[in-house]
Amino acid sequence: MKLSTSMERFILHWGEMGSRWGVSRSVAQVHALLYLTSEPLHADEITDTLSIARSNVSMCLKELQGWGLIKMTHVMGDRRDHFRAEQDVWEVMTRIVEGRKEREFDPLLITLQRCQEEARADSTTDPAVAQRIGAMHDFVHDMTSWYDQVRKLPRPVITKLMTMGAKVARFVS
Amino acid sequence: MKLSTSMERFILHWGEMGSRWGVSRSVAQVHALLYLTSEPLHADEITDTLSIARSNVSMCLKELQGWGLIKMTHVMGDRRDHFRAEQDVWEVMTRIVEGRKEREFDPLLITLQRCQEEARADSTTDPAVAQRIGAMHDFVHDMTSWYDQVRKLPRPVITKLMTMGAKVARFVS
DNA sequence: CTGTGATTTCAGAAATTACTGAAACTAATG
DNA sequence: CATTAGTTTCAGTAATTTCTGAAATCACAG
Repeated sequence: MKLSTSMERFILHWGEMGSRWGVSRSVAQVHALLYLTSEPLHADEITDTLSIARSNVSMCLKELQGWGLIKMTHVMGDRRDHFRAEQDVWEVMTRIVEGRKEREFDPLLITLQRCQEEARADSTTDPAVAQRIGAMHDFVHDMTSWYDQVRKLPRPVITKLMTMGAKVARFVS
Repeated sequence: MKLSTSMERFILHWGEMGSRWGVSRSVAQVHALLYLTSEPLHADEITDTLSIARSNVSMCLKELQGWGLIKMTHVMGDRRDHFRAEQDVWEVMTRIVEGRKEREFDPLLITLQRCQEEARADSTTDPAVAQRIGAMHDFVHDMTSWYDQVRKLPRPVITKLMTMGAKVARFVS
């Protein structure tokens, strides 16, 4: 497939973002390409378009499926697997955030919990240190439980809250 | 300085987090150490405690100052620079989020804007592609402007909104 | 069961990123 | 102004991560 300038720019920047967001450049590029393309693509088409190794494309597709960002489909009369990305931006972001939460914050919280218990039990640890570990734990805990509540709200409600922006403050007396 | 088990665990995990969050392991470790320690430390103490090169400690301290996470202080009768981390968890997180926003989202938004204009102007780009680039742009734009508004609210208001959790939904009819 | 096309695995290569240590620099002190 | 304690720079090295390509595996049609 031939990419237009803007598609190319989008894919390249998304690739850069990816490497800052815990997926490799090529995973993010494959995702960007599939996001921009509405028709399902098969692996060889991706290989040609992005000029990366066929095997790498396989790995990327697998990882993206793990993130729930793409799904496999089949085209009538074609034996090859085809892939199609979630097209809804909100859904895309939700899954990315959800994935990062599971991969980063859940383990962080477990470690912090453990540090906290350990610090309190251990008499050689300065209570002030235990207190600071506790403060960090509580913060992360509060953040994740806030997130867990809010993400379950119906999407229109969240959208509305967002468009209200700072105006939500008026409800806090 | 001798680290207790829980301090060590905290510092090591924070280091791992760092490498996923766009700073090197050692930057994050230095930050964790200073966060846990209330007294200002000088570079040699950090070098010994974390067993990393003196020069690397210098670089880490510089970067952390760039993030606004630590500041230099001086101890009476000691010529050496000492460093003290922000102890308030909320402040720590605010600065990290703020830094990442500037480093990642602001440039992303600029690229998306450019892609969008380019895609619309260019007749070879499928309008559906332009539409998807636009959708991504709008999403990121809405997100950042929501963030810009909310972060300016007084902290107690934000705290209150967070403890309300999903209950904010009741204000949306 | 066999042959063909598609996919996955994995060891090594390449690229990227982080770290070290020696040398250069800076500034306070006597 | 020479000495000394402290800091920074930077070129080279080490570690890590990512990518490639050949080989193995899989799965379906005939």
